[in-house]
Amino acid sequence: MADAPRYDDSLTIALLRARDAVTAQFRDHVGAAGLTLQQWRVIRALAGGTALDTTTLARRCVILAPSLTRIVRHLGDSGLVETLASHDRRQRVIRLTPEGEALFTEIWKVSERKYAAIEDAFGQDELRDLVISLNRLRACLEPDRAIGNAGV
Amino acid sequence: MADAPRYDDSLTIALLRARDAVTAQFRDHVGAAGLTLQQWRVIRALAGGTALDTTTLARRCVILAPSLTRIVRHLGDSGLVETLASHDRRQRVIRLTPEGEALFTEIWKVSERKYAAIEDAFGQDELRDLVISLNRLRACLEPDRAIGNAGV
DNA sequence: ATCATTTACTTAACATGTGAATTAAATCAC
DNA sequence: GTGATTTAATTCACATGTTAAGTAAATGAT
Repeated sequence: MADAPRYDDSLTIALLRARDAVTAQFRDHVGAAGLTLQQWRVIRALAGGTALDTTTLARRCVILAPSLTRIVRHLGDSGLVETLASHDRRQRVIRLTPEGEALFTEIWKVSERKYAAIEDAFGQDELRDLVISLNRLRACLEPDRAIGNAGV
Repeated sequence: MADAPRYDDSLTIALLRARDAVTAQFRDHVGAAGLTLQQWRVIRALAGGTALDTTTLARRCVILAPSLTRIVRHLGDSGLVETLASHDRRQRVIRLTPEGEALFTEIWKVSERKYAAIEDAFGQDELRDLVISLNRLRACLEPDRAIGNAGV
């Protein structure tokens, strides 16, 4: 059906579909552990004793501040994260509790295998090139933000 | 900065960031017209008199059925879409009203320019390759769904 | 030191994402 | 043809996305 009017934003649609396909690989086992994928991104960013303020955490996880406020509240209620004092008293510094670290380790084992499976299916080199290409796309469209500044 | 613990789902993050960067290019002018980007995807899929049932529309727009129900209700309340009868009385067939077509045309003019700007900034060939790569990624991860079946 | 400005975060309001349950209609088995 | 099953769409409940407004604390100018 090449006659259908091509989506001019096929880039948008391709990004959406690719993201759906990738996240689908992780949703089952993360969900089985009682977490959403967003909550998992936060846990993951804090793994290994990393303590981050809300703004940095939001940027690394690609989650907007209002969403992160709710997510951190949920994770705090579940005993997976805790808040530390900061000398800048406007900031909240978040880190994992021992329970959070334990849950991370458990989920991480499976995620590693899933990611390896993606590499196998798609090709390790091709995957690396794809990520580079995606980051370059972002750099082209956000000339203000330096590439390295997110540290991710 | 190879010392930071690499995000093993850097693919996920890269997809998220790239998508954010791309959608940011369109959000302003679509929002100025009173539409969300999801509503715009629906309008766009129906442009040119195309009438689609909900299931097909959901698949083309990459929107889940419950969300599409609400979106179509909103667009219907705004007089931008209308529902047609189908011989299969379970289905709802949706199409644009003249107002919807007019709004599409107006927004589309700007979107075309924005998309051309992305092509200029990133490179037309590279963009084509990126979309191909994204679609291949999806195909690798969703071996059940044939590539062509969505027609998009 | 005082006040305007900026920054970090939260809250509010509404739209969408997501999975499970529900309803209505078509299809299948017999 | 009747009942079980499948399919299309909706509703429900909760989580997140998104923008705008609000709050508290740090910063800057004087």
